[in-house]
Amino acid sequence: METLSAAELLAALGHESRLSIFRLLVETGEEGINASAIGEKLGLAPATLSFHLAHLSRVGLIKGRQESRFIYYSADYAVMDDLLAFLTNNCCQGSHACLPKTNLLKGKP
Amino acid sequence: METLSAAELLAALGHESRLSIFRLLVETGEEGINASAIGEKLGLAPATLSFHLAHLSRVGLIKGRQESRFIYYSADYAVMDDLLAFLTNNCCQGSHACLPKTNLLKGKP
DNA sequence: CTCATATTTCCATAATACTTGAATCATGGA
DNA sequence: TCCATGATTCAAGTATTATGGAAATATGAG
Repeated sequence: METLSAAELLAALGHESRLSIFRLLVETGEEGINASAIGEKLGLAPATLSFHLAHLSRVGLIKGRQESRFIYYSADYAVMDDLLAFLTNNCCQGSHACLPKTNLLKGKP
Repeated sequence: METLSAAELLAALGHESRLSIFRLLVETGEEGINASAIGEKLGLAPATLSFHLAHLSRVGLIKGRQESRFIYYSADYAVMDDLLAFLTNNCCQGSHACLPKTNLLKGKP
């Protein structure tokens, strides 16, 4: 991932509502959750919600699956993978431990 | 770290110039690099640079150390630690592997 | 002290992002 | 078909953020 899109991803998650949306989708899992349900849970007006969902979709962090009249949104982890890899590889200095405590194991098992 | 400040951190890094500044400081290491040198490397006007340095300082991602007439800025990894931990713990679903490929080792060695 | 340099602050402007009511589109049920 | 519902788009207002010239502050050199 190049720096350019990394900043875009970070900006996409750098908003209270969008971060909440993404976390909710992560909690919800594969099946997803439809737009108005998200709006109810997070207290967002339909138009506002659509705006943020479009933003998150545009950068690839979430995806929507239409089913009947509903659109079920779910998190797309591939992009988050890339973002975490980018942050780990480019925003931490060599030996410095920027990794979460539960994943500090190094060396061959 | 609570969600609120996580969004603030992500927003702080979610700008091309600030992300470039932070990466430069990570590359530079402990000794740091003074403001005007950053400005030269990244092509930022003094006032603009100060604006972004203040933003990054405010959220705790960088710190400045005055020495003579210069202020040497360096990355403060503690906050990035927290951010990565937050993203790993809250923005990835249970068993799903959102962790960078080089740190997937699990279980006792 | 005076000057030069490093950095920030002030200020005005420009640009971008956010919000939301109303209108529109889409889908399925009666 | 007609209607109700889910969701998006449009348009317009508000708010926030970004930019950079000019002035101010700070520090050290001569």
